[in-house]
Amino acid sequence: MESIPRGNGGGGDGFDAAGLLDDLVRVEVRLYTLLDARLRAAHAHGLGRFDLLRAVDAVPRCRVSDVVRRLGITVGAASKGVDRQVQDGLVRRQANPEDGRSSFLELTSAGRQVLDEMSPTLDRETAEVLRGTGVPDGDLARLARVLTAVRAGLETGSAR
Amino acid sequence: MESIPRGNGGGGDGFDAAGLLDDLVRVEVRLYTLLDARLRAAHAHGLGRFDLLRAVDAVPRCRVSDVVRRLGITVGAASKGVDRQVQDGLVRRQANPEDGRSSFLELTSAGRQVLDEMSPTLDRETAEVLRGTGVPDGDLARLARVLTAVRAGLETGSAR
DNA sequence: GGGGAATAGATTCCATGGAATCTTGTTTGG
DNA sequence: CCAAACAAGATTCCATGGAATCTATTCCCC
Repeated sequence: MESIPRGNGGGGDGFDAAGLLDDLVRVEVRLYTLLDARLRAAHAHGLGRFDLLRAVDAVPRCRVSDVVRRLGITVGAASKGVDRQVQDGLVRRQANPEDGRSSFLELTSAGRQVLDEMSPTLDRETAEVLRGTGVPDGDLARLARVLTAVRAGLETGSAR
Repeated sequence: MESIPRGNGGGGDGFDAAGLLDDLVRVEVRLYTLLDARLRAAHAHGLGRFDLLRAVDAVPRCRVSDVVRRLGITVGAASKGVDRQVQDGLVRRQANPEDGRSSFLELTSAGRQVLDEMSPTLDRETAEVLRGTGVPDGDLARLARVLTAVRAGLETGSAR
């Protein structure tokens, strides 16, 4: 496995931004693909469905725009994603009495059951895959802390 | 911005694997979307094109399967991605004299020019977005180091 | 309170990726 | 050498996401 040469266009500010982005994207792609496959093997749905179910569950009177904020996707994608879950009987649209343009989203009992079944699988499989990388737990914990901060920075900054 | 409650299904092994995955995916989605848009605004192509061009450039006698390994996508996706670049005149397929099933991929001069033009933009924009998160450079450098290790672990392990 | 701006989200069109299948070429065991 | 297994990648079909557009509702302000 050859090493990948990288430039540093930032002007010597101490880290290679594009290299970080590349590693981040590759790690995410591989992790996502792998865990999505394992989730599909164990249940009827993949990571995309899981994320949306979790978003709906996490926000009390959840609207489509809350899903957008949570997942960082566009309104159209969120709307269609909700549609699919409704088709599958996992989510229900409840009329919003205060605003006729939006609905409240809630899990059906089937949706809750799927979410509750998938959660431990995802926890277990993710931990196993990460352990399989050979990276020590301490480093992963550090990674997690910084990622949480970066996430917060990206979500509050709302950079365009 | 409310905090997101998380379980810990791993049995107390020191870090929340599913939470790490969630942060990783959200950060990647937001970064990718943002930088893809900025790249498209500055040039005619986005991050997907850039990644493929870079893969072709990085591997001497690059075949489709090398692209697959580099980017962590499937053969079909890589094949189609190469097709698109060929359509755009950025990549050329050169017959492989040693194996009639595959071709060698190389950048055209237009491809090289696009790659060379996009690289500094991506470096600069990525650095700017990351700086905008308010996370200190030292933490980002740590993040980068661990991510590189995780990437290596995922790529060598080749977990299914 | 009526009309125009803003908002929520649904819809359409297009780009991309995965899984499965198909084709072509290569390798290998007899 | 040949047939069967295998390998590389191209193709097809389907799922998903973004951008733009469209519709319905609410807000605002005169």
